Amino acid sequence: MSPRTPKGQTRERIYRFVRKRLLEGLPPTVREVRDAFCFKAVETAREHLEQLVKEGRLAKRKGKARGYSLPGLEKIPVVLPIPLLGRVEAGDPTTAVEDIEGYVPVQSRGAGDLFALTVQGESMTGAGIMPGDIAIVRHQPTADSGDVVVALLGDEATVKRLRIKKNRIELHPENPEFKPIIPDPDELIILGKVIEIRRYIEIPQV
Amino acid sequence: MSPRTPKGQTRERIYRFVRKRLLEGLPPTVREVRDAFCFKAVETAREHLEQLVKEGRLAKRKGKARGYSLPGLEKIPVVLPIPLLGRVEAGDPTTAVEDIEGYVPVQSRGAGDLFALTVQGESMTGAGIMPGDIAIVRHQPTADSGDVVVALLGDEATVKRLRIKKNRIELHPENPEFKPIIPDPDELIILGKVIEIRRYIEIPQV
DNA sequence: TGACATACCAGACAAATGTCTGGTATGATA
DNA sequence: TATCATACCAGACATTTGTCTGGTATGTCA
Repeated sequence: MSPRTPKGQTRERIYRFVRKRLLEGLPPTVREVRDAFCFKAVETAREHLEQLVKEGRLAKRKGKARGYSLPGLEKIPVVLPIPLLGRVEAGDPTTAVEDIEGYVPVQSRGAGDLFALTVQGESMTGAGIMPGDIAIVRHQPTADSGDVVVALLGDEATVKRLRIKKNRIELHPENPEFKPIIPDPDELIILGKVIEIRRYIEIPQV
Repeated sequence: MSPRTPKGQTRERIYRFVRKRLLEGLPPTVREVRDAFCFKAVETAREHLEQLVKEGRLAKRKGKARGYSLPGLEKIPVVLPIPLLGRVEAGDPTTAVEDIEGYVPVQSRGAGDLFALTVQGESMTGAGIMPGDIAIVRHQPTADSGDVVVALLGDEATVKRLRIKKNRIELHPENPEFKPIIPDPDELIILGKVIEIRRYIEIPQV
């Protein structure tokens, strides 16, 4: 028999082990816990796990393989990685697979294709959208007046506020130094609506 | 036998199902896939899964329960839910468990305690931080001059830019209508550094 | 001291799950 | 038309995994 450890100490380490595995997306089996802690008996691991469930620190699906989970985590919506596009070209932006610069985790709202792009220029600083910010965009061909949209003007993607007037469509910057753009309706392509803005102030690693 | 679906169509849906489950943290079993798609035979589900593995769209651990996974998911950093605090009180903000309004998924940077709070007021609009924005904060007792910090002034938490001068510390708003605050050093508590700003434009998160 | 809880172990059983073998029906293609 | 691949099914079998029963040793506490 292995030397006994102080009271709740091993349990704490087991909790952290399980939690780590769960966040990595691979719930451990009882036997994997046994091995990770060099127990000789499966039951030893299971007792610890059941105790953690009793304490409310873990949840479980009885009888199911890899059935332990984090309680309360189910309240958190699904997080999906969406592509951060480097260059947005004409046509369907989601097809420009070549130019994926990375992935941004976004809470899925069940709503359509999402993509992300880095804001360039200072034309929207009045709306709190600064150069370098990451815009989360839902891909859609139209939008309502007042929405902040990503539009394609010629070869360039730009972030502006959409204003639909009686006989024309306007793209409004929010910065007194810039003037509204009144594009030829035939040339205007709306790529999508900006639904979220992010600014990473301290560079994330990777 | 169920009516046959066009060529790769069901497979595509299965891929998305498995992907969703994996991102939720609970890899599905072969039988769960069978049930989700109303197949009569386990083997039907398994054939699709194995095909997806052959195509390189899924990875698997042979013979293991819930053994399918996303290849290349290692590249995506772990996403941790961090608490969105409604009210920040004196002392350790992370201990104010009562006031958790929700959770925000954030890419783990391995670095310390994170929490989130909703920005109030217009004092930082010049830095692109608008009222209603969500600030992701790393809990730390000090910060460098120039950092945007969350500081506790009396009972209220405020977001400002920190300026460390020769003989005093200043909290600078970034809005010409507000004046810098020069707090009594003994009364100033820095709760942490703002490392990310988010603005949910369309749907408020849960 | 005795009663009790904790930490651990051994081995068996049962349920969940992965894998296999052999089949049918349908569409595409040479 | 014959051939082949695909999509599906039925049932059995093997492995993984959860669960149980009963046990030993050590510490705590009345």
